[in-house]
Amino acid sequence: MSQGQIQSAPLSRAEGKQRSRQKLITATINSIAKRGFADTTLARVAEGAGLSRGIVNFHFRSKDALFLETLKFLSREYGEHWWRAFDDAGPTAAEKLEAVLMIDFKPPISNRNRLACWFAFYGEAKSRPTYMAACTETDEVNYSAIVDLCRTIIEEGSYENLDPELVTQGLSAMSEGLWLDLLVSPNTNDPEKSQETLRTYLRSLFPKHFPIARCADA
Amino acid sequence: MSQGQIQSAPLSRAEGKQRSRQKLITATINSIAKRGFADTTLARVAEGAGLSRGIVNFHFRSKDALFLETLKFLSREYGEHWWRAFDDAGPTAAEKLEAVLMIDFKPPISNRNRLACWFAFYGEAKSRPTYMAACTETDEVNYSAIVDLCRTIIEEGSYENLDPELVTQGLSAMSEGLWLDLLVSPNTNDPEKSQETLRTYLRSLFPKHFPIARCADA
Amino acid sequence: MSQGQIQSAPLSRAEGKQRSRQKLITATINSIAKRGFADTTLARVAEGAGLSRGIVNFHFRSKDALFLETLKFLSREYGEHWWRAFDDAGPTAAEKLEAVLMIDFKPPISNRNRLACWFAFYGEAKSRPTYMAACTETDEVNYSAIVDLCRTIIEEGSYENLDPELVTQGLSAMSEGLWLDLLVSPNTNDPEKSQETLRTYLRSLFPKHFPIARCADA
Amino acid sequence: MSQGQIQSAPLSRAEGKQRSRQKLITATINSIAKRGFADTTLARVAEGAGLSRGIVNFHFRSKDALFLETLKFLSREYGEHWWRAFDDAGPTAAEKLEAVLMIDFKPPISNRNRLACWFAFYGEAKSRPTYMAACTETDEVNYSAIVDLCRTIIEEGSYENLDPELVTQGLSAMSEGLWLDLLVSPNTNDPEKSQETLRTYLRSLFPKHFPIARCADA
DNA sequence: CATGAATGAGTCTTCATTCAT
DNA sequence: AATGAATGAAGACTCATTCAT
Repeated sequence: MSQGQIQSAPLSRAEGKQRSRQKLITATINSIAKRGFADTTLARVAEGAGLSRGIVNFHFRSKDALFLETLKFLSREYGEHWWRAFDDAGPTAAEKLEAVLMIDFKPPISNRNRLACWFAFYGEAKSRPTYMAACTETDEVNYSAIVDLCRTIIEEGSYENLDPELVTQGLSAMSEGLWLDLLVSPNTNDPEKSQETLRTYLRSLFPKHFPIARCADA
Repeated sequence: MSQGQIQSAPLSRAEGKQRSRQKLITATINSIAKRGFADTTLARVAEGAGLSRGIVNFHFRSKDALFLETLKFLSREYGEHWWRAFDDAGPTAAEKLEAVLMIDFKPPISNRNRLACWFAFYGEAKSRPTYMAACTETDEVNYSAIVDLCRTIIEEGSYENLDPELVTQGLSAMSEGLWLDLLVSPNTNDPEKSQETLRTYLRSLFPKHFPIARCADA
Repeated sequence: MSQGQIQSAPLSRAEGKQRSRQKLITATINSIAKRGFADTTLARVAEGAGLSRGIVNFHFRSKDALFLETLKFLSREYGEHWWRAFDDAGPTAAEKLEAVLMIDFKPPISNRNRLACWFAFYGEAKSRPTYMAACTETDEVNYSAIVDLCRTIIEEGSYENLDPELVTQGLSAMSEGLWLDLLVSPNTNDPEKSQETLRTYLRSLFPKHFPIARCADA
Repeated sequence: MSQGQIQSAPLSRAEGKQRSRQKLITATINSIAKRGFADTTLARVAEGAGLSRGIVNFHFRSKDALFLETLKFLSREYGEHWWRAFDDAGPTAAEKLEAVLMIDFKPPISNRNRLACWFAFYGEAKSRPTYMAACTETDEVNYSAIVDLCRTIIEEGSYENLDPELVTQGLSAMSEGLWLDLLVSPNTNDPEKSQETLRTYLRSLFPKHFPIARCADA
């Protein structure tokens, strides 16, 4: 890119290899989104990546390994955006909570191909526990971070009878359900609406922290 | 049905056929849950149903048709339970709302094989719109029934700044997300907890209708 | 064939299946002989049998299973011919010994395609012990039968310093080596010559039982 | 060998190349023995030789060429040992005959990996005449040398009715058959026994030259 | 000389579907 | 109405070979 003048792409061997790998993962995401899990063949992935047929088994051991690496990529990418949102948000728990909840509906996370991918993997969850195990850890870390935020907010606001854990599960579940709505009914849903739905819940839960005026200008 | 009088065994042809069809659909659900969408083959479905190999193409036009019928069966079954819960619940909107939300976590709806099936179909949602279209209608009817219930409750309680539609989406999304939790993390989740998480939201939204004391005896 | 007038091939299902299996085994033998082990593909076997491509995995679990069944067939066939020769020969040990040694060089055993097959399997002997194990039993039975015959002959003739076991190994080894000559150098060898070579050894070993006059009319 | 004076490492280019070639041939022998002909891939050969993947096509034109060179190496090696035994043996025909027959069961010729290799090639004999042609010449020279030895011995001993050619074929065939026994049934056979079996034949054929006492001290 | 990423033809295997029984 | 042998297309995977570095 900023390679300057002389050569446009010397690329060491290792770099070239890494780049091919990533191309294949991206092509996999797109293919799963477009054709579904079952109809995603290695030939189509390779074609999508502009590479030759036999290449997948060169970079990844098997089709399954490619899928696993794809899921891990998605998981890692999600984790990075999540924590960046967490870190970049204002200092209060309420600000951080809102920030991390909202990124689910901002690019590139809310990219519809990615959503389709997530649910394709969820669809295999019961039959291939390996898949889910791959991203459980990330999930658990994020989850307990939300529990902590909720606990802080509940204490700050002296909200009664609110269990941080149940609140967190509710928020997470709602996010996932809203993703599904976005995927299944894209015509009647959009990220903005999803965020508004989520804020409705936040306002009900924590009226002192998320006052009504707040969302007028959202 | 309109079958002679006494004998239970002989079964009219139509009934025998119907019974085989249903066996195949049940076997399909179990296979999808156990092996996933991609690894569900007609041979295995037939074996699971205790029938012969070529039978599926006899009762259903194709594999795709079998899947579609399976999804329709699931959808119809869900709709029936939903409306029975609606009808059987007490007369108030709040009672009906709670009743229909809770059935998602009661048998046979919350059966894990069925959950796995739903998400297997969701996983194909983007690539095979036909599948989703098959159950959209039922969903929409239920959805607007919930909107109506919420509107009534909001009016009864004079809850301010609550949009019935957003509230409904939030509740529906949370339900679906809780299903996913049940599917993906069965060890740390159970239907009881899911219901409690849902009630936490109801109490926050409609404190007058779902007072805290209320759930003590749930 | 001699089906007569009415129908030429009713063939029950089971018969048809069995016939297809055998066609595939025969085609396998011919292909191994013609193209060697490595270049024998299922597609070519199927083509040779006049059947469709996917059929092998229907009748046999895998390519390997087909090969194993082919070897078993060869082994069984050999055993049957061997014992028939044994039983049909005159009553003396010498007559039986000569008879069983000679069948190695009579049709159908000495058929060159079959020889090629045997050595193709021997070629895989070290790397795939499974193959050889499949026909070890038959071999051992025949082998000890020869040892018995030799022991009888040695006692009858009071031949000194002859160990029946070593004699048997020598005879068996020579037979196998002669097969190899037939396979590798068909231009300078033929079954007749192989038999004569074998008789030369018999005459040297057991001159009283295999006198020189004896083979003049062979 | 004729290398400069002091430094042993640097190795001229030609020598380095030659060394790599030989490493590859050795690795090929080991791989054929271990995995069989069909499963011997260039990648595995290269790995066995501790060299890089593309190297084989650099040193040899093709896989087939590598196999051919391997067979030629085996053939040349065998010929060298054979003639050394011939030359080193005592001056009589009987001594030379025994010597050359016995080397088949002495290292490195009787090395089991090498045996496996020979039979792997024999297994391809019918389908790839090229392979066998590669070592026919050596064989023929040895063969006729044995015929000469036998003729001399027969004349010396005035053995009646013994055709030197048939005797030679019998001895050669037995040797090859004993190799096969060593390969296929290593548990019940060993080189010592093979040699004894061979000597049993020699004693029967040429009792004056190979008296019974002779082998007592073998 | 040597490396190893990339290619693409070829192989085994699976499976939906058909059809004679 | 049911069976299961047979078909043939399609897919995952392997591997000899090439070539830029």
